[in-house]
Amino acid sequence: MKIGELAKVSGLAAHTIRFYESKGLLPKTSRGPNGYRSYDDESTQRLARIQCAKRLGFSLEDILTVLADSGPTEGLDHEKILHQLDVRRLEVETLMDGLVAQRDEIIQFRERLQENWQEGKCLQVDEMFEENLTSPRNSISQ
Amino acid sequence: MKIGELAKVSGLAAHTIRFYESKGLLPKTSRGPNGYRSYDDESTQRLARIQCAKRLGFSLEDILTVLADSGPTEGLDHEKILHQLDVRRLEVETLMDGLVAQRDEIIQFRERLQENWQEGKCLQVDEMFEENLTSPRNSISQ
DNA sequence: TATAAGCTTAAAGTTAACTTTAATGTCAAG
DNA sequence: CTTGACATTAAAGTTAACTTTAAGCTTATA
Repeated sequence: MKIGELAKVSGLAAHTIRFYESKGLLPKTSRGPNGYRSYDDESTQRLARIQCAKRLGFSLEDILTVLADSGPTEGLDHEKILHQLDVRRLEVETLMDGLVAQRDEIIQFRERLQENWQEGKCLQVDEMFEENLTSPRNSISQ
Repeated sequence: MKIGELAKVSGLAAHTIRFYESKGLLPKTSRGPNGYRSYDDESTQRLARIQCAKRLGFSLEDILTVLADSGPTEGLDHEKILHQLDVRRLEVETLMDGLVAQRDEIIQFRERLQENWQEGKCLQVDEMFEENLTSPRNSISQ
C-alpha cells in the first residue's frame, strides 16, 4: 500500500501521514526500491487508533505518550489509559463549565443592552461594558 | 498616565497594551516630550470595553470590527452589537454541544474498556479504538 | 552619582496541528 | 513518448494572542 492509498482509506491527507511519521506517531515504514513508503494493515490500525484518540479530544502529544508506553509485547497499559480518560474528561468538563458561564454572560449582557436601548439610555452601553470585569474566558476551536 | 500605570489599573501587561495599539484596538495616544505614551480615562474605558468583549468570547478581530464601526459621534451600533452577541452565542452553543458529545464518548469508551479488561479480553482494546470512527472533535483552550 | 526601574522600537519566538511551497523523481495510461 | 498523477524532501507558512529579546534611552531612588 502506497501513501496515497493509506490516505484514502484513513481519510487523512498524504502529507498529514508523513507529518505524523515525522512526529513519531507512526513508525518509519519500509520503502520500496523507488523510495516510496509502503504500508500494511498494521499501519491502518495504528492510524485508526490515533484518529480514535483524537476524537476523544487527545492532543497528538498525549497520543504519542500513550502509544509510546505500549511496547510491542506488553500491549497497551490499561490503567494508564483509564487515567488519561479521566484527566481528559475533567478537562472537557472544565471547558464546558466555562462555556456555560460565557453563554450566561452573553445572554444577560444582551438583555441589559436591549433594556437600556429601549429606554433610550444609549450612553449607558459604555458603562455596561465596564460592569463586566472579572473571571477568564474560553475561546473558539474547530 | 504612563503605560505602566495603565497596565496596573487594567490588569494587562504594558507590552500587551502596546500590542493592542499596534493592532488598532487602541488609538495612538499622545506622547510626552520624552516619547513616552500618555493615557487618560478614555484609554482606561476603551481598554475596559475590550476586556469586557473578550470576556464574552469575542476575538480581537471581532472587537476591532465593532469598535471600528462606532464612530466618535454616532456611538456604538446597537443592532450590530446585538447581532454579534447572537452569533457568538450560537458559536458557544455549538462548542458546548461538541464538548457534551465528546464527554459522552469518553465515558462510554472508558466503560467498554473496563468491561473488556475485567473479562481479560485485553486484545479487544485495539479493536475498540477502531470502532470509534466518525464525527469531528473539539479541542482545548485556556 | 550610581543603580534600578521604566520607557522606546522592531523583530523574532511561542503553541498546535497541520498546510503550502518548491524542486525534483517515478509510474501508469493512451 | 508524453502527459498527468503520485511520490520524495526540507523548509517555510498558517492562526491567535500574545511574549520574549535585544539594544538603547529616561526617570526615580538611595
